[in-house]
Amino acid sequence: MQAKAKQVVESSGLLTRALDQLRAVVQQKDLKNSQVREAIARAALDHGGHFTVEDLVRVLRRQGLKNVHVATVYRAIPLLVESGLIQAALLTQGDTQHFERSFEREHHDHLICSSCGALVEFHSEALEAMQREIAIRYGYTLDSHVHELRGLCASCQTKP
Amino acid sequence: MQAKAKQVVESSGLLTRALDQLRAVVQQKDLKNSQVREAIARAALDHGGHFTVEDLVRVLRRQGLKNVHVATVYRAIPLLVESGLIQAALLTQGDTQHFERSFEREHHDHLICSSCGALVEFHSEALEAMQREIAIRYGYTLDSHVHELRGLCASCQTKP
DNA sequence: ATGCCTGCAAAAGATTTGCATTTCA
DNA sequence: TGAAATGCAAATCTTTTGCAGGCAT
Repeated sequence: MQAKAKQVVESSGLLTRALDQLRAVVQQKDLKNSQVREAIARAALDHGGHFTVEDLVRVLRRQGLKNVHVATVYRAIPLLVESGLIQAALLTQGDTQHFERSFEREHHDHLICSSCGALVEFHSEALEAMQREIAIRYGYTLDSHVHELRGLCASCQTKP
Repeated sequence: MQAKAKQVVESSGLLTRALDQLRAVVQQKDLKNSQVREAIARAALDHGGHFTVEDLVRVLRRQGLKNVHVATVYRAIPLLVESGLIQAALLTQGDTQHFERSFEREHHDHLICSSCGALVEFHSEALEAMQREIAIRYGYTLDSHVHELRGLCASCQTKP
């Protein structure tokens, strides 16, 4: 039992660092720590892949936080983004905003199958360099970008 | 008067071709032509730059079509997209979907100033090639992409 | 104690849908 | 005439906001 507990703690170093980061931002902005917000952060960081606000609410409910409300999650999200824990993702995925962990994770863009939704995360330094070059050509400095490729994955190409 | 009318007709060859295209798609899908839908198409094609559904409704109202309803425009849009007259644009611009003419217009992506909204439309064949290459690397065929760069334009870099 | 945070309900904004009526082939 | 298109209202869906009470510093 004790060994297991220790193992969990050790394997969640990322989570610890992320929460530290969040607390630092909270302090720096003269806000207050809160159990609920940290639970939201944990749920977001634990979640592999992409998630919506509703997804997080579901997870939190399942964890016993029966009264967590979407409004609270919506209010927490900007701070989690600002703290570098998560970022927006998948902008062509319908109305609902999706997010993904960004903390201790290298930048990537998405390649999505329009038929089955299969998702590839890719990173190309050459491509990023080209983006910067284009920005410079027009006198811009680059903050961020949205880059999403859509097409058919290998297996969907064989089917209709 | 007669000269002016003639000039208008001649300068709107694009519009004529676009409506022909629309009618072809309408026919092919066993739909029916309609005054209102063509007025919507005209308004969309006339509109330089990016527009929303509400924008089109405003234009049409100003043209005397007082009863044109947003629902009608929303229903027309997918067909205009399918017909290649317009396409979605500016995905990071808040909640409201924006569109732009795509008919007889070469593909381009956007570079936007996050401070003042200044917009550059750029096209880079090298960049497009790189996208295709990435898709191939993962066994995908590419249908479309979203590519939007955000940063500060030259004049906003000097101000705070 | 003071002020942020939360839950809840209600509001807001964009888009969609149901239905009766009109328009088109 | 019959199917598609339209106008209008109501419904949906996501996200935001106002408020009263709860929690942290």
